[in-house]
Amino acid sequence: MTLTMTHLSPAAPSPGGHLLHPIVRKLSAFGRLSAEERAALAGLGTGAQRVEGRLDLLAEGAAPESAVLILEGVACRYRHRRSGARQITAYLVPGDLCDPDILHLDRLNHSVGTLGPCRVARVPREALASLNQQYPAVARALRLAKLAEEETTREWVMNVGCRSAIERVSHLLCELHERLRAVGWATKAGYDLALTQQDLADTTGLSNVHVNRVLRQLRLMRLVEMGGKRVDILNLPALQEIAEFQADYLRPAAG
Amino acid sequence: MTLTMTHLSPAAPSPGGHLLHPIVRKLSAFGRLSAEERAALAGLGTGAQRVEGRLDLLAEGAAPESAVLILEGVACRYRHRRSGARQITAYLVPGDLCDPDILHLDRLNHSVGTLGPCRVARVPREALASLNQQYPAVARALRLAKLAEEETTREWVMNVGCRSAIERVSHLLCELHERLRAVGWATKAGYDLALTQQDLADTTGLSNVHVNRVLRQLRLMRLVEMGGKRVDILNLPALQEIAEFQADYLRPAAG
DNA sequence: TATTTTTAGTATCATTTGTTATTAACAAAT
DNA sequence: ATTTGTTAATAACAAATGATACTAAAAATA
Repeated sequence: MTLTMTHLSPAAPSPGGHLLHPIVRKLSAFGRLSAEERAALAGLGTGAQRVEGRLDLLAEGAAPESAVLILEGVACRYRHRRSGARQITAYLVPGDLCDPDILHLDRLNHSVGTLGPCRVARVPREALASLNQQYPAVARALRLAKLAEEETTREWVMNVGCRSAIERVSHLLCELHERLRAVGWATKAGYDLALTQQDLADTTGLSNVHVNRVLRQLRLMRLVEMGGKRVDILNLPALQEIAEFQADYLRPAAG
Repeated sequence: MTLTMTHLSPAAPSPGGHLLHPIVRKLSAFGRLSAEERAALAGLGTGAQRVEGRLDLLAEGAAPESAVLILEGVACRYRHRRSGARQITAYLVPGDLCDPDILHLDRLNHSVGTLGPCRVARVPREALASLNQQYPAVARALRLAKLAEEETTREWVMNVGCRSAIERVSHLLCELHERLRAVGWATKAGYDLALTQQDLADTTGLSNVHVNRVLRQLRLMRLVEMGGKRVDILNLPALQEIAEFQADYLRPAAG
């Protein structure tokens, strides 16, 4: 238990970061929320449970019964090819709600699983519906969050479609840094994350061996060090420069 | 003018296909619509205009003023890297509405442009809003269409992330075939589409030269022939087999 | 602590894919 | 009809990445 806690706690999150529910923190970035709205959102986190790493939260083929709210830790969407190859299509960080919309479906065609240990809450369809009805500001923020998610998927198409290996890996590490920082789970210096090189490979469309080569290069360039369950960012500007990382897509500006 | 018409008319679309507005046809696949609802949807197409090929409908950086409904022809979303490389992140076929949601934004971070000549209608924010309010069945169908679009983007991440060159190109051609067929713009035998090899390359994350190699191979295998502005599907089952193409993601099953 | 299992690191070699250049075919424009 | 630009086809070569195999290091488990 203590061990698990250690894994989950970032080295030094921004002060007060964990007092605020991550979804409140995330959605506040998309528009001011009243105290009542914040309370209602925070209520989604009641009944949260700890889940160990490498476990499925939603399984391909099943009919989703509830959305999943990530409170701590990182999960991902993924699918397997017949060959067994896995492709990760998204990461879910604290504050992310997965999947409000897919609740309309009979059958998921991808799975969602934890990477490291997580704390997650199941959010029933009805809770979401009433939240959307009662609090237009929350509904609006959720819509913008959704837009950000879509932009992110498109950014991933860019990433695997037209960036080199080192650019892809750098871009991914920048994105995770930015997203975790937004909810208090990363500092300027880096973040705790149980990502294996195989995970990175399955995300970036590279082989595990080549990811290893890229990481060695990033280490030698003194940009990033990934060891154990930790990502240390040594030179963020340079890393972002390599990746051509522009954080706009993570925070769509509302009109 | 006659020439343009020729380019736009498919060889032999399914009978009556063009009498129905493509968006009605498309959304009907997601749920039964009343005559009134169909009429309201068809109304979105009034004021449609012809647009030539290789023209932007929405430009990166601009604030979108209206959504765009594609009635004929094919358009795409794309972005450029600093290097000039272009990545296409989605295709838009007749019946596709682009982008209802992005209307909330100040600033697009991708462009939308036509590939060949198109017929498109601008759909003002208000028209969409009232449609959604008045006709819940339409709103539901639009939601499902949106889900299909999201699944499609994820499928593209799979495509560029973990498929070989020939698999990627095959998958793309299968997807276009399926989507165009759903709205009457492709037959079993193929479809008219002004796609250059460079377009294919920008979509699949390959070089134009390699796309040419792949197309030659597909031609020699007697699976596909792409010439001029035409895609001829010679052996659909074999093509789908190569691509591991499963059309489910294009039509999410509602619960 | 000992012992499996997983993950990381590295080397070697094979393969795929990209780059550049050149020509031919085609389409558009004058 | 000529010219100009675009697209397609191909070759020759270079570079990036993948596959396999093996060892070392960590982590998880007993």
